[in-house]
Amino acid sequence: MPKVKIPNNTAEQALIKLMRAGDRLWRESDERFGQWGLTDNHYNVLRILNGAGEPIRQIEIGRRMLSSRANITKLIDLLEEKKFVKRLACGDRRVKLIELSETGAQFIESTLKQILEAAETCLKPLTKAEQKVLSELLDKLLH
Amino acid sequence: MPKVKIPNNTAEQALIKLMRAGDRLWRESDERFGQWGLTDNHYNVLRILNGAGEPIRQIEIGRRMLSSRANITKLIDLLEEKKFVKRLACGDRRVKLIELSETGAQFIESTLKQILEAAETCLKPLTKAEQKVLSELLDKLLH
DNA sequence: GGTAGATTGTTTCCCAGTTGACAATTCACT
DNA sequence: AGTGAATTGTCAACTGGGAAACAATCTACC
Repeated sequence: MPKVKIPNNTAEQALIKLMRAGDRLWRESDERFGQWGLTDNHYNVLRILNGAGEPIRQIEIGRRMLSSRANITKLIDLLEEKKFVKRLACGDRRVKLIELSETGAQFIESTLKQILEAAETCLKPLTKAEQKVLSELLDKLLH
Repeated sequence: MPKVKIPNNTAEQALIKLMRAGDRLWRESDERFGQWGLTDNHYNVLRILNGAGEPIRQIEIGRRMLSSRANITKLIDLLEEKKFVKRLACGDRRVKLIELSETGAQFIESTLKQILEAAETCLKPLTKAEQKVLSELLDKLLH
């Protein structure tokens, strides 16, 4: 079988591992959120809203999670159905502001402990110091 | 709007950044491979075959890239259509061994420079030393 | 004011990937 | 030998997400 000689390349190896790690973490995360009938991305929306502290427009949510307008519509549809979120009218009538509901906040609160523990478990192979280093490197990477 | 107080958590923050970085890199990579009508995952198959140096079974490819049997079938279908790859019979008649063709090897060879440069560009915000550190941390994480 | 162009959310259609069922085959155990 | 369980690849149906077209609205500029 033909075989191409591939030179060792630090950048590409780091890249592959990064993609592989990301892939695995997304899968695990989605599987975890499945128990509530949600996706990791649904939860992301909730956390973004909670972080914002005030209603924000859909397109802004999309910007913060690198997701298309169309997809945000769908994510919000489900979250609204679950009463985690409300669509509010707004001065600009093209825009709908998304508000975290009391139910949504309760969901975040009641699941937070489990979510954080899962994160700890995922990163358990690294010490706290190593996690910090990783965080900083990724900050640089995401500029 | 209700708001839940979220304690700072090193592990969760590293986790989020890791997933975000991975997500972005997959998108960029898929976009890059689009120019050849491929997905990043199609290319992964080629590289796995090239790395193996001998024909391997589909399920083994799936294991190495964390992908389902069904998906491998589809990936191979396209690669076979492009003549990058051949399905070989095998002693065990359930199994089909996948062989990298001459055309496939040529494809890897002719695109290699561009692929490696793209990797360099992606990781440009980090120095070589930092890339190594990142690599090692990810190794630990993926145990 | 009126009109051309930009923005926002939605809808429709498409694509990559998963799950589960299936057929063919092989293995284990009697 | 023969039967039940496991393995491998494939197919059909489903899911999450993206791109493009669309309608409603707003903004800029005349």
